[in-house]
Amino acid sequence: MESILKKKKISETPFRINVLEIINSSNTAVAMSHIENNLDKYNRITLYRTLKTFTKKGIIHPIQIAGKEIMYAMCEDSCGAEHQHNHLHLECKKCKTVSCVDVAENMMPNLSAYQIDSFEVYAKGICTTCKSA
Amino acid sequence: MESILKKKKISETPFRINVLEIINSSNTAVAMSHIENNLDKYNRITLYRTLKTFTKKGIIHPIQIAGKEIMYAMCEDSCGAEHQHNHLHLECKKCKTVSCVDVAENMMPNLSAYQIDSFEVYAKGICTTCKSA
DNA sequence: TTACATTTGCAACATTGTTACAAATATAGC
DNA sequence: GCTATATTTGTAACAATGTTGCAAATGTAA
Repeated sequence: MESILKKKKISETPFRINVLEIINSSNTAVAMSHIENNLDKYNRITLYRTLKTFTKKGIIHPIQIAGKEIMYAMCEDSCGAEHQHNHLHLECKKCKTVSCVDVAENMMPNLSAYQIDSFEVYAKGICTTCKSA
Repeated sequence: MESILKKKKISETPFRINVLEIINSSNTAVAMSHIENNLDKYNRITLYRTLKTFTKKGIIHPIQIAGKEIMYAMCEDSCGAEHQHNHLHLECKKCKTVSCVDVAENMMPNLSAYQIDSFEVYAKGICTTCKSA
């Protein structure tokens, strides 16, 4: 975890390491409330600032589904502040988790009337884990 | 406008007709602040409740882009409370508007490891109007 | 180990969203 | 058109979410 912070050139503090561990140890997106509940030492303002900093540095990306709590997931190493992810955000209707699914380049919509540079998909369905269970 | 409210079985009040006119008269999604600024008679609480009611009745759908103000756009006539739209939400990088773009059924991602029932896409690119200008 | 830069936590505040309740308005039946 | 009933509106009060200034605490680099 510390190396990620070092790579992105921000200070390694116990709080930040703690937040990053919580997000990174989940293979699905985590809600802010989940982070709160799992922190060693919770401070609302610091958490907001930490998540904002991580987002700006391309460490995590927020997933905001209308009417639901904001969730966060790890970015690719190469990710910058622009967050051009081109992947699905899949909410599983069975386990209710939200996870990121990479989409092949040829899935990119290319309707000639438009020019689409990047996209984010919010999908509902059943995730791999639930499907193979 | 009145007929839409009648069809969805909710009372026709001047406020609701006003809100619906504002949303319906735009061919792009409208921000809540835009509605506020164009109402004959603005009341914050009533507007929240009205937008909530319209969303629940399948008249409009919210478009929430991480970190940005919630926007609203008209639903198809057939739309219910579930809002299974299967269309793109395209934010134009030139004119900054957000519009709904229908996507052909064969565009539906069908990765065998998953089961995707419905999806919403938030895309960045250039809209028809800007592209043909 | 020291000096400097950054982060943290507190307080205070701004914004956004919700609820209870009485007054106002819309709707349906006569 | 008028009346009774149901629904909606606006006020107030509050809850939740997000932001900023500043001093103390901590991290980083020399």
